[in-house]
Amino acid sequence: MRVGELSARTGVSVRSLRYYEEKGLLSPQRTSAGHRVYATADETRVVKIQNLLRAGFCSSVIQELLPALSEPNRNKQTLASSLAAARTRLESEKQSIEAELVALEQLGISLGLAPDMHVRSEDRSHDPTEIPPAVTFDHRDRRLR
DNA sequence: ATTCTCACA
DNA sequence: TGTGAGGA
Repeated sequence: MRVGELSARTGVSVRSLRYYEEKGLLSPQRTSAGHRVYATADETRVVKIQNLLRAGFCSSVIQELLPALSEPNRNKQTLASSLAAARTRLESEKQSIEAELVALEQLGISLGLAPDMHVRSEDRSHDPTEIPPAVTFDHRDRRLR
């Protein structure tokens, strides 16, 4: 099958499928015209890639984990250590985030504001035309921009 | 109609 | 990762 079909069958964008190849996660064959040809096995492979991506693994680690994921019995040890490492990393990030929350609370208190009771901002019921400041959040480095 | 590569107000 | 250009 070609990229369009694989995309339809996995729900992953064509853009992402080509990106996965660029990162060495997929190695489809090519037609004489240069069009990518995927094996039916790539369908399950893409699902695995997505699961790993959602767990926060980078493409290089995923590349190492994919083969082990095929035979989870034989590589149970490798997978276990990888998951443990991922858990440690996430716990570390969690600590950083909590530190930021503390700093944020302190900042608010120093400014004479009551401790933020979290999630809100839907208080613009007064002026529907009022557009909220376009503050974005970068999930990569977790920084407000 | 699909896919390909390249590049980015 | 999206999007559009220019070509096959």
